Amino acid sequence: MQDRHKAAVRATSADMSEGGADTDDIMRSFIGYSLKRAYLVVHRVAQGALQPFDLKIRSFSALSLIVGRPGITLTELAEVLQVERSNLVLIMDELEQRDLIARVRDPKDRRRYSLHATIRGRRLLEKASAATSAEEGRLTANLTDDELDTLLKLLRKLETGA
Amino acid sequence: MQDRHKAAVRATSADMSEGGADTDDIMRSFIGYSLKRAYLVVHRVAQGALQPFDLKIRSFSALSLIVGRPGITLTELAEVLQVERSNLVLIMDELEQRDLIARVRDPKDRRRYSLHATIRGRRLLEKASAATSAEEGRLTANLTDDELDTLLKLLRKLETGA
DNA sequence: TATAATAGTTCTTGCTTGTAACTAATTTTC
DNA sequence: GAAAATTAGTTACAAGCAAGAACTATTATA
Repeated sequence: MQDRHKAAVRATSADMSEGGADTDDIMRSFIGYSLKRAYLVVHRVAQGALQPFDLKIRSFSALSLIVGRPGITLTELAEVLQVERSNLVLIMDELEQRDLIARVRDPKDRRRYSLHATIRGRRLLEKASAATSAEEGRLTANLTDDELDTLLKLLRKLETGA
Repeated sequence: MQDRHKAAVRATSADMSEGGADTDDIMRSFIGYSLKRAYLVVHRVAQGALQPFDLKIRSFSALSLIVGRPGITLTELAEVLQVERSNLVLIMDELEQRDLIARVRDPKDRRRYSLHATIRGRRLLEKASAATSAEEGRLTANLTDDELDTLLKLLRKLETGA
């Protein structure tokens, strides 16, 4: 096994003369650090892309999943998105008020609502997705398609490693 | 240019019969989504690794940079870490109270403090770094060293693409 | 010398997140 | 079949974090 951190410390210490390495080189040995920074950049871009549609990333993801899996329940949605159910309620409220989704009571189990996107919801999602994809595309312009695929594959592998 | 999103929508729509694709496949075409999920996993792990040392990720990063660049000022630190100066003050307060760092007034410019880690600070950082590296190592056990290098390289490329 | 800019700080505000508790409906257990 | 436990959705609340305005002390600029 490599010892990335010790190597990074040595490199940083050797380069006290300023100018060579980045100021945050000592942190770059941690995957979490690079991951967070890349995430922040993409997050900002996605946020910007969704703003014209009055969608936050959270509500965009929710709407996407409802479109992709019509009839999903709030609890299932919360599981997939890895958020607390309680935190989804207000988001559903808003999406419903904007007539982007509908809560349909399940006759088989009257505790549940099955969630469905409206036509409006699907249309909005389509535009918002296109805009977000476009922005992400701009962001990843200096990556080849192969590199992008590799990145996604590795991220997934990392996520599953838990 | 690939159109990842449309491809993902088609795939999801075709697979309404449940069981094949993941429930969040429709979101996987967005880099931001996979990035966030991977980040959340690593974040949780790092948080857990640092808890025994009473360090949050934020204070750990700050301490690392102070160790790596002795004499750095609060404003510089804020720039590197990409946080507001005001939000760093309390963190510096705490690190100083715990005798992990010291604020040394700059005689050339008496508005500034130059930040230095104490011996205690360096010792604690060393242990905390080792623990975090170990946890990250466990998390990335199913990635080869090459894959890890590639991941870091691609993340950096992505981050810079902004 | 007056004005502007900078470093650090304080205070406030909003946002996000998690937790506990509640209602209604269903399932399990005896 | 009645009582107890569980589940879905919801509400209210509290903690933590991030962003911004405004203040003091100090330095740079005009």
